[in-house]
Amino acid sequence: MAFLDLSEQEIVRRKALEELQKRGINPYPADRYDVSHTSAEIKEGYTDEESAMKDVTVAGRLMSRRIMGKASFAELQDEQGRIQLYFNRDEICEGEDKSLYNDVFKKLLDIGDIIGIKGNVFKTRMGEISINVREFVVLSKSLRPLPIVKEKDGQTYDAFSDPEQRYRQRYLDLIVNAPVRNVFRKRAKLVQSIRQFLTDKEYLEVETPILQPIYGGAAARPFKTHHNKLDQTLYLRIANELYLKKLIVGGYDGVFEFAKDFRNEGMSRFHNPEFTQMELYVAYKDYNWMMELVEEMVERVALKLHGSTKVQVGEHEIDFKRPWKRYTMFEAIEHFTGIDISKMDEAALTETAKKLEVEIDDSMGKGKLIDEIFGETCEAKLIQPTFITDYPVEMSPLAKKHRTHDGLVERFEGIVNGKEICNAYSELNDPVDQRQRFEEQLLLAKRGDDEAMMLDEDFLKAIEYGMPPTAGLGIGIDRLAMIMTNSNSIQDVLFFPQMRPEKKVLIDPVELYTELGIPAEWVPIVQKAGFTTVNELKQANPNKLHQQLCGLNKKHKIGLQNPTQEEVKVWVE
RNA sequence: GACUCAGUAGCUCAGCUGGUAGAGCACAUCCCUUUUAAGGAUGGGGUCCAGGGUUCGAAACCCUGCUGAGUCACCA
Repeated sequence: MAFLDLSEQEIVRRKALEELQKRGINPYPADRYDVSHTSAEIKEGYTDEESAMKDVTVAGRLMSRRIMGKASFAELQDEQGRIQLYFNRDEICEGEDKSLYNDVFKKLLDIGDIIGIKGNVFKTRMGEISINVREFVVLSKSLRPLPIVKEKDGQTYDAFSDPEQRYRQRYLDLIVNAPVRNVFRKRAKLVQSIRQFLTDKEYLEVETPILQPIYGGAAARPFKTHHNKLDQTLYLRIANELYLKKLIVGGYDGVFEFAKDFRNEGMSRFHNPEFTQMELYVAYKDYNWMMELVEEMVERVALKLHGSTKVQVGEHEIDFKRPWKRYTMFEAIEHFTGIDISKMDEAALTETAKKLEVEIDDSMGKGKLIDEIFGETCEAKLIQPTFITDYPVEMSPLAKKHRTHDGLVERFEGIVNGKEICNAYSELNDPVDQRQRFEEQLLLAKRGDDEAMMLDEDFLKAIEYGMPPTAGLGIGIDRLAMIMTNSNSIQDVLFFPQMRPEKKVLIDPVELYTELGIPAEWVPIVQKAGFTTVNELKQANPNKLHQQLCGLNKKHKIGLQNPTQEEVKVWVE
């Protein structure tokens, strides 16, 4: 009866589960199950010598079966990969009773079940290293059928490819799509190698607040929440920059944090509402120094992940070998458009933007115009790793003014494959200038810029005590992971990317139906007929409903006594 | 937010000009003791995303909505 909303295959599996229990086999045993080898260790370690691997224990998920009467092959998948199993009826069942093979293995196990096996390793006639199973145990019965993906000669057939299901049910993606498991291993390795690189330099890994009373450190709209006890508005951080600088004020020479940041903005294949940045601040350094650090660090990541500085990304081969190309923003624009805008005033910039067909509006100041021209004409063309330096001051309220050029700041971005992967400054440590910059942001906010930065009095107080000259960096871990794993979308490097909730069908509780006089055993059938709420039921045509119910009763062989038309009529009214 | 494309069995997909649902894998029953996208025989399985409309008749055509993807916009 509860089976009504299950597919045929799910019903079969639930019946198998019951049958296992009837035979005294616990489908979800509590005991530990220690393995002696992983699939990979067996494949690597096996030699043809007789003595080798007589007795191995392996656990994993059953991924395929080829049953040939009294013998069968199956594939077991553990974290490392797959290993072929050989089940021989008479070896598994030594006596007269063959039910362990004929019933338990052949009928009650399914693809997707997690089992443990003991046996000895051998090589088949076809030359595949396999395990001859002597004993097997059920470790976890699977009640839903897995997508079936087949492969031959590197060709994949019937790949589980629907992006929506892959992201919503990432575990399925990980089970059946082996390359996906590798993407996330690479991501972990990427983080690990950056952490190692920075820790070797004796910088301190720190944690700073995610819930912040004032959001700052970037230009973005925040998520807003509320602390009940304090009765206070809090924001999920959009960056952790200001907190890390307070730690530099506090006397640490180098601090970094792998930070989940949150931005309440549109989603795209480059943007997820929550994403990871690594921010690093080092005292007594400047942005030139930081460029060299980034080069070295990212080059090392490429070497760690690929054993080469060259990484294939889409149609491009990207080479992270140091040193990277460097352009000032003006040079880059001149390089790609042939126009030198470095001496232009606002009017000339506006005209140039129009000539280059860059979309602009009247609210844009000089800095924004330059930024727009750069974004439209250069960014996408920068495929090989490139540093763009010296940004307009208006766009960078936390960066130190350029040591020689008026109107610019000491800032750089690293651009790879047409996208920014990092952003860094010689950090502004002049508290008077910083206050002024915040005040300019306030003016922007008043004009309606909802991403202008808030004035953070607490942060100003800190740097008024004196912050050493400091180089700061934010590097987008997700974007770097995309490049390093040749992924086209940020969703492919996040285990659980943000998705709209699936629409839930409203289902009324059984009591609401029984109150109408409907026997409890009929409620699932009424719901199966499409009337999942009593309100919907009240709209129903009683004669039609009666027919539907009798039909379902017969079709699913439920074996209830059909209600009369009169009875159904009463239910609906 | 705008536009384009898509949603059919557990999975991957067909389904023509509107005539009432198909394949492969998976599943079930049977055969098969070294197979490997195992094979052979037989069979079951569907809210054709949802709701409206047009029509004698809609999976298909039209409208609205939902979900996803892509492009653009916004945004680092």
